[in-house]
Order: sequence, then C-alpha cells, then structure tokens
Amino acid sequence: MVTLKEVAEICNVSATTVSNVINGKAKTSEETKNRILQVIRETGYKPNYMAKGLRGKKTRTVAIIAEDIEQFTSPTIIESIMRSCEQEGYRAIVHNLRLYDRWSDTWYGKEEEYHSVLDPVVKDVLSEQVDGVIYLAGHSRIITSFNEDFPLPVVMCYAYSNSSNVPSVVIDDEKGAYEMTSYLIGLGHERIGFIGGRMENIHTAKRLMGYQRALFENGLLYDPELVYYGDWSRKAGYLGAEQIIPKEVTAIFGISDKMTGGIYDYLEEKGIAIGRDISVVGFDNEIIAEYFRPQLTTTALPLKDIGRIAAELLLTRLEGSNGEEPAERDPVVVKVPCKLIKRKSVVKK
Amino acid sequence: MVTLKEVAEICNVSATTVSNVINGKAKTSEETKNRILQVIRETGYKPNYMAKGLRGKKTRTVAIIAEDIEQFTSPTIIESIMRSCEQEGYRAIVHNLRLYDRWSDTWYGKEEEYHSVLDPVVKDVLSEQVDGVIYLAGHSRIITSFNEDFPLPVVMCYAYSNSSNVPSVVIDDEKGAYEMTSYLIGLGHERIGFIGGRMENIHTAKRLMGYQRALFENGLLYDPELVYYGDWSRKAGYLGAEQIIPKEVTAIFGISDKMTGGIYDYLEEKGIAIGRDISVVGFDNEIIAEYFRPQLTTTALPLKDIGRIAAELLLTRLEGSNGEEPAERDPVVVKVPCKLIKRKSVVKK
DNA sequence: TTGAAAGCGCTAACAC
DNA sequence: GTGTTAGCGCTTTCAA
Repeated sequence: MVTLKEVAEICNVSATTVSNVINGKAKTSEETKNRILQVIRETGYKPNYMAKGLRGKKTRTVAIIAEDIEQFTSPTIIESIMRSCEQEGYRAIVHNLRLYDRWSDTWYGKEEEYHSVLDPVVKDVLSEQVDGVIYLAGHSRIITSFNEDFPLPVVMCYAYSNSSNVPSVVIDDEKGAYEMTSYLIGLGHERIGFIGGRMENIHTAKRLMGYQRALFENGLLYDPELVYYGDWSRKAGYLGAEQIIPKEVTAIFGISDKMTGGIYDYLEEKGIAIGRDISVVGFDNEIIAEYFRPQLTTTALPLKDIGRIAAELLLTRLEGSNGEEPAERDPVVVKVPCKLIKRKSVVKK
Repeated sequence: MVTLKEVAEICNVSATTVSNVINGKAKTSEETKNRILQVIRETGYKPNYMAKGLRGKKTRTVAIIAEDIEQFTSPTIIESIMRSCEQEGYRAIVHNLRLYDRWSDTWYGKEEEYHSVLDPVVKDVLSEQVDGVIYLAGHSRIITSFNEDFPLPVVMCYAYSNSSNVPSVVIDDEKGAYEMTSYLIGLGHERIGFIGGRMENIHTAKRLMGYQRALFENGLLYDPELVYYGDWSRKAGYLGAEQIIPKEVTAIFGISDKMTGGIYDYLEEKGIAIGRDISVVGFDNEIIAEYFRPQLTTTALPLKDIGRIAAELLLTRLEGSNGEEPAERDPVVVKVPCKLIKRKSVVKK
C-alpha cells in the first residue's frame, strides 16, 4: 500500500500538504491540489486507518455491540444502522457477544458471566478508538452496563438504558398491542385471549398494557382468565390455546409469531378453522407469518426504523459535541411505532 | 485509557519491558513481571489496538466481507466464523456490502456497480491491517474479485473462487439433492418433479445434477418435462407446480423452502393433500419449513460447518505462513455435506 | 501557501 | 534482564 509520504515525494511536496489536501484543512493552491489529487487517484492511495486513528481523535467509526447476531431482529437493524452510517461517511463495525450461543437463555441475571463476555468487548471497542457505540440487545430489558462516566457516546437499541445520557430506541410494544386489540374489537370481538411471554418480561408487560387499554377504552372488562404466560416457544402457544379456548374466546392474540404457530397447531388439531371459526393474530411479522395457513395477521416490527433512528441519534451527538463533554440531559426513550399487517387469520364476528 | 508508557512509569521500568511482559517476548525476572502484571490489572490497561496494528505486522484480526448480512444464510455463518476466531484468539470484523439493499437482484453481471461498492471496502480492509479476509457470498457463483496477487490470504465462503490460492467453502449441492432424490425413490416414487431456480444458477445446476444422478443410478429415465426453472420466489413454486402436476408426478422437489411454499399454495388450492396424495420436499431448512402444514421434509444447510471450516482454513494459513508468501497450491474446494431432515410432507408410494 | 518537527502508543533491534 | 533508540503513517502546531 502506498503511503502519504510516498504521495508527497512523488508530488515534491511535504506530507503536511498532502494531508491538508485530503482533509481540506489549510488552503492549498489549485495547482498543487490538483497534482496531489491526481497522484492519489493514480496510485490508489488510501489513508491508513490505524495511523489516522492513532493520531487524530475521530475515526468516523462506530461500534455496534450486538448481543446476538443470529437473533431474528438483529441483521435488519444492523444493516439499517450501517446504511445510515454510510450516508454520513461513517463506518460501523460489529461485535457479537453471542450470548445465546454461549448459554442459551441461562445467563439472565448472571451478571458475572455476562460481564465476562461484555467487558473484554468493551475494552476492545475502547482500544479501537471508535467515536461512539450502539448496543443492540436481543430482547427488551433494562441494561445497566453503561453508566454515566462511560467515555464514549452510547445509544441503546431494542432495550432500555438506565443511564441519563444513553438514549434508548425501542419498539412501541404498548401501542402495537393496543392497535391490534382495537382492530379485533372493531371487528366485534369481545372475548380475546392473550398469550404472552414470561410475566416479568418487558415486551409481555407492555403489550399486555396495550391490550388492556384497548379493552378499557371500549368498555370491555379485562378478564385475567383469558391471559396465559408462556416462554415464547411454539409449545407455549399450544399450551396457552389449550387453556384459553375452553373459555369461549372468539379471538386469540399471541404476542409472537412463533408462539402463534403453536396456537395454530392446537386449533388445527381440534378442527377449529382459523379465519372462519376463530380469529388468531400474532406479533413480529417474521417470515413464517406469510407461510401460515391461513396467512397470519400480525404486527410488523419497525426494525429498519430502529436502526436508522439509533444511528441518527448517535451521529448527531458525534457531530454536535466535537470532543466536548456531551450535555447532561434527561433520559431519552424513542418509541418506534409498529405496523399492523392484515392478512387472512381474522374474521368479523 | 491508560497507556503502556504510564504503566511503565508506575512500575519504574521501560516501556520495552512492559511490552515484553505482555507479549512474552524476552525473559523478565519473575519479580518485575509480577509487579507489571499487577499494575496492568489494577489500572485495567489495554493495549491500544491502533498502535499495535500500526507498528507490528499481525493484528490477529480477520475481515469478513459479507455481500448481504440480511440474507438468511449469513448471520449463522458469520457467528460461526466469529466463534472459531475467538477460540484462536482472533477477532473478526464484519463489512456488509448490502448488495441486495442497494439493487435487489439487478446487479448481476453489472461488474461496474459491484466494484463501485466492493473496491472501497477492500481498500478499507487493507488499510485496517487485517491479517486475512473471508468473503461471504449471498449465493453461489464464481467470484473473480480476488486475483493471484491480492496481498492478503482470502477464503471464499458460500461461493467459488477462480483463483488458485483462494480456497472455497461451499455446500455440497449435488450430494444434497442426490440424497433427497434417492430418499424419494427409495419410497417408491418414480416420477418426481423438480422446481429449480434460474437455469444458469449454480445451486440449480448442481442440484439438478444430483437429482439426475439419483434417477440414473436407480434406472429411472430423466424426463426434462418434469423440471421447471423459476426465480426462487414463492410464486415460482406455484407456477412450477401448476405446470408439473398435470404430468402425473407423485412427488415434487422444490429446491428452496420458499419456492416450496408456492407448491403448497397450489396443491392446497387444488385440494391435493400433501403427505398423503402427494409428496413434497424442499431445500434449505429455513425456519418456515417447520411451520408448513404438514411440516416440510427438506435439506438442512450446514451453515455452522461452513463458517467453522472457512475460519479454520484461513487461520491455518495465517499461523503457518508468518508473513512469507503463501505457497502456490491447487485450487481447493471444500464441499460441506447437507443433512436430510425428515418431516411430514412425504408418503410412501 | 507550504514545510519542519513533534508525537500519537506501540514494537523491534540492538546495546548495556 | 532491562533500557535506548528509532520508526510505523498520520495529523498538528508553529514557523517560514
């Protein structure tokens, strides 16, 4: 690889001048500028990233720390972040914690194990001289890993931060569930089953709130008998349906498409026709939803938007505070709305 | 961040000594060594990645250049590469070309557009001082982007390289299709439809070869009437089924699960019961396959293996050739076997 | 408008 | 064993 110095020699100018031309710093005569640009093009010169990062402060690089790149929400968000970064002339580099690969679901609450993985990565990130960090959670919860004096701007993606200067970008679970439930109610349904994840899970809690609010606003009584807490698995959907169907519901709301697959399993087994005898809706709009029979009415996650907004939030901070201490501000939570996708699994009652 | 120099000062030794201790280079007295290690622990010192890369030759970093991180095969392969790298003390950083995001499928053959994206990334990679590169294709084809004198070791993943020193790690399409077809034949099927992607597509060509070989080895005549070339879409599966069903097949082999979804659509429309009146099989073992009704018999892609093998291939080269020119060798193609997943969409004839 | 010199954090060669 | 020196490729004063 040709270096700046070499370019300078070829042009019979100093390294400084070449540097100036590249970065548009000092004024340079049109003539030398053109000559230098010309040589740069000819030689295919590319500034050495390492050297640049070593000396200067800004690398125009942001680090994405993803908890699980294999989680279905991650690739789309990452790609969206990268696209936004590219537009602003930043690059994004991805670190993957592989939490699930290491411990399946068993690491929850095990702070020690979690930190044994996160801390080295954070150190890496710091030593890479990135300008900022986007932390991409695999599922929603409160993440306390970045406290007030973390030396870099951080944006939390798909989870909530507890820190006043780490904004969070999350899906609007409550509203998503509210809209879905309202849709069902608008179609005449009054007894609507709800199959959630674990009770303490944030997605579950918020979506249940939305469900309740829709009920309430329509003068419908909330019946705890109609809600089932599962573990997000297909099996849980089956079990939930088994428990709820006898309660004479006319619709069931499974808060993940995968669980809803289990609801389908049960209903099919019992010969109850979805989209005719009963209405079933999901959440996530995973690819599988389109392949259900009948195709599943569900709620699409705004993954692209989340990535874009997170990137914008971070880049704004980076551009704004040129090295200065970021202004202390209130915690920011951006709730990104979901989108109801109407397909064939719902009937008017 | 505390620097090596600072650690040295605290310990009253030279920077060199600290460097030696960290890298286990020269001999150091137990005493100073322990003292230094102690201070490193206390201060949380972490070598600056940039400085290291700038001076030394090896960064213990490999770059993954992915064509499309959103492609369903990519995340698993990437995660697998990362896991293997981690085991050997390497880190992997991901670059995403976002080919599909930019141009959908329209960039094929448009070398110019492709290079307008690839070339800057390659330059980036070079300037990052990585030790090697894994190129992860979105789908199989021959990739000519890395010629003999590319300055870094490269491994091609999920596609074929044309260069004698760039090994390729690909799925064994031919064998996968052969085994599936043999399975069907073993169950008594003799007229088996085949729904492929575009004729010139490598996956299609190889899988068709496997299909033919199975037919041939069982003394069955290959009937071109039973094969349909589509475009990988669900719709193509539908169209293919529409064309092939009248030819009195007893089984249909769709070479992607998504296309097979279209086969299901058609069959359902016609009231033909899959897994009873007819057998249907897919390829890919995407998540959707489990949610088909009946659940789809298909062929699982060895994505984890591909990632692992690619990483091993690259790391072996890196460890072997310490900077020396890699030995010129014959092109290596590693074909990784797929796995037949038996579910409910097939019946004995 | 341009250049010389210093230095970012680290490692390598060579002395002591 | 340990320290000195030089330098990786670049940016940044500051002087010319």
